[in-house]
Amino acid sequence: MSSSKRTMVTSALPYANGPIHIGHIAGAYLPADIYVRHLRSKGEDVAFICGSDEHGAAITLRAKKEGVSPKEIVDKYHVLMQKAFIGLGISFDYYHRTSSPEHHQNAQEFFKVLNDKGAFEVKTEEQYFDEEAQQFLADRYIQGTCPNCSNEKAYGDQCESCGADLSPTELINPVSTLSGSTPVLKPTSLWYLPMGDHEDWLRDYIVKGELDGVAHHDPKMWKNHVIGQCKSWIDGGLHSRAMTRDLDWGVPVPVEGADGKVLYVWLDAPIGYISATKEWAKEQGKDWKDYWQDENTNLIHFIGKDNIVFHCIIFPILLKSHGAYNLPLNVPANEFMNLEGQKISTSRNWAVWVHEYLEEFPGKEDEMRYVLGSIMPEQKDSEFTWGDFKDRVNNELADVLGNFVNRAFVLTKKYYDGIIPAPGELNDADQELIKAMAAQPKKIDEAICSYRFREAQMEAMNVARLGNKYLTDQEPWKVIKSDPERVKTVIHLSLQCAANCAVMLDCFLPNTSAKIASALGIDSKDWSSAGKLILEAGSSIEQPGILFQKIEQALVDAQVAKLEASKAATVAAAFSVEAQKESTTFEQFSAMDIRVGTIIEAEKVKKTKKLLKLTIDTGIDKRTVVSGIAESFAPEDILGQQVCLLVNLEPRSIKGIESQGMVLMAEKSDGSLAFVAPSSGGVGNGMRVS
RNA sequence: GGCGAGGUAGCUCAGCUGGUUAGAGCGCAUGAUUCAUAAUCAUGAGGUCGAGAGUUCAAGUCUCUCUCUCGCUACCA
Repeated sequence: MSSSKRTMVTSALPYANGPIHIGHIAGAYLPADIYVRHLRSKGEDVAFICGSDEHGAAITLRAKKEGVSPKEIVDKYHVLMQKAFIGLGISFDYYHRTSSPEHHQNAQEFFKVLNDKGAFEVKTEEQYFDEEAQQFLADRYIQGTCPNCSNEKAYGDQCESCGADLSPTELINPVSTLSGSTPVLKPTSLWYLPMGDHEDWLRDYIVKGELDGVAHHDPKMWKNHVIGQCKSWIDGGLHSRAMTRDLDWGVPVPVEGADGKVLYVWLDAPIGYISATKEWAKEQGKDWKDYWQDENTNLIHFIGKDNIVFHCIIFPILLKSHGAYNLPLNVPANEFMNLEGQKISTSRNWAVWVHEYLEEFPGKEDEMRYVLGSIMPEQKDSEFTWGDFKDRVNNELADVLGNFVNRAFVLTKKYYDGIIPAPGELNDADQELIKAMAAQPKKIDEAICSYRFREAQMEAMNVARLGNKYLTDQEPWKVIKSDPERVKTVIHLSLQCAANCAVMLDCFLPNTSAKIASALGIDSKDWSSAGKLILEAGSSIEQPGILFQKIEQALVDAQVAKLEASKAATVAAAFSVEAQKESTTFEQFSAMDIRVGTIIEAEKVKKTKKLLKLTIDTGIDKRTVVSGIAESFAPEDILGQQVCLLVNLEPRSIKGIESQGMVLMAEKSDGSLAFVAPSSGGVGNGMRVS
């Protein structure tokens, strides 16, 4: 490992089609911010870079749907996201955006170098083109009939009914899901990155931490799930991936004859880190190359677990193919954070949005930082609840830290009129406190440098615990009556302890640390003072006031209610009643024979997620029906359930089982299913439904 | 389906290359205390370490089977 003191830190570029929520913060931004603030306070040279990721098909699709331009969408979210980061004190040196001209130019230059070096394979393929939407179609945007099982809703890459892997050209009667028109085949060129050629060195890089036979990093410093995921990919064989797309929104491919093509967002986005660094360096009068190309600079990517493959495999391939760049020293990816028992979801509006939090909890930025810092999903998925938020703020921040600082300041004011008293001779208890404080910086520093931020924050909070214990043990409010001289030492050291809280908590709670530091007249951003006696006797201090207000239970209830309400509203808004189908005739309807039946056996079809094999007593016979309801019902729960059944549907073989009929189900807005069955008793098997 | 990561006290989580009575914070109980935001300090009660089998003198820690959760699954960012 390098002993350099220069570090390049990036946080995942957030995709500009939605606001930032607390899961994003806990995953990729807060840990990076803590890390960076800590390095800065140690006086190290560090660049902290991020920006909005503004390209890709998802944004163009959304723009089309909302009838606005892609630019309007990304402009809106770029501003919203940037404000959210600033509000929570995420201290990027530069927050850029990939739609900027500087980035376009930089990404094109990068692509050209790779292209000139022969890093890509150019292939011409026939691809489906939607003439109405005037664009080539990704596999998922094509639906058609599966050649295997005749399912009419198979996608271009896979049939979800029979599980067959497909390519779009295999579909019968392909239809564009964008416009509903029939796409036509047109030849197009694609620049592929032949990732398979890179497997050998990548394996050494990931597993042994070696690059070109030389030690690059200690793989033990990488997280288990990161290495596991990468090994899984490499061992499974890396396949070529197209690095260009036929779209009109993105960075144009800078090669002649590539009109109408843009760079794949996952090629374009990580280069955004470099573009942003260039802009920052230009403003600062620095050389950006020092941060990306000097081999003594450490490159660290903070991301969520969904981005592992891109930062550990694809981007390193690009960087190494280019030749001039460093590869990541570590990619400390976090897992996911859940919210009140459910996955955070932008589309279901199940999230705590940072911009809303900042409005509703003004001045409580550190509270959220602390709570998220306590429950960051470092090793496994974690869980945020508002009740826990309240508990941690009230019982830890307010009671332990806030109250300790308040005790020390109030006592100083009461006994010494706000002047720091000079200490007398130190006894054993004093020495112990000093020793204990001196031991903390090393623990915190080691934890942060090993990406164990929860532990680091806990150790920093322990400084306040030391102070509480010291005060309680020394009882200055009693000693003042018998030995006033002794109290000077006790108060002096208590204030020293408060000063140390400010220094050691600075990277976690920057606002709070600044308040304490300013009241004491010190600089909380100087790590070299951590663990030492910082204050000088004789100087006067100000009262910082109450650092943390308690959170009321009513606020917790209100937030939970708000979540439920916004989710319900979103689900309701997302549910649109389908238009009525074309008229049918009575004869056609009469041709369908629908009967009441009872499920008498049910078992899961092996190797499937959705299918249950049901045996149904139809009154006519006992027959087998395969039904895709396993995600909504457990087999044992539906025995004896009455159902309506289309009995004269042509039998069809599903997963090798002949299904003789179809159970009628209603689909709810959340995708779960409900049986359609007689609502009153006395309806027996075999009775007709008409 | 395949692969990867998880399933440890009421809650949120630590437990490195297997080794004395499995840890922390919060919550809970009891006691002490009042300078302080009814705050603090001390002590204590809580765990068949997802289930089962195996290797070993010894397993939360290794192997196998099963089960639950999350992620990835190759032009859906």
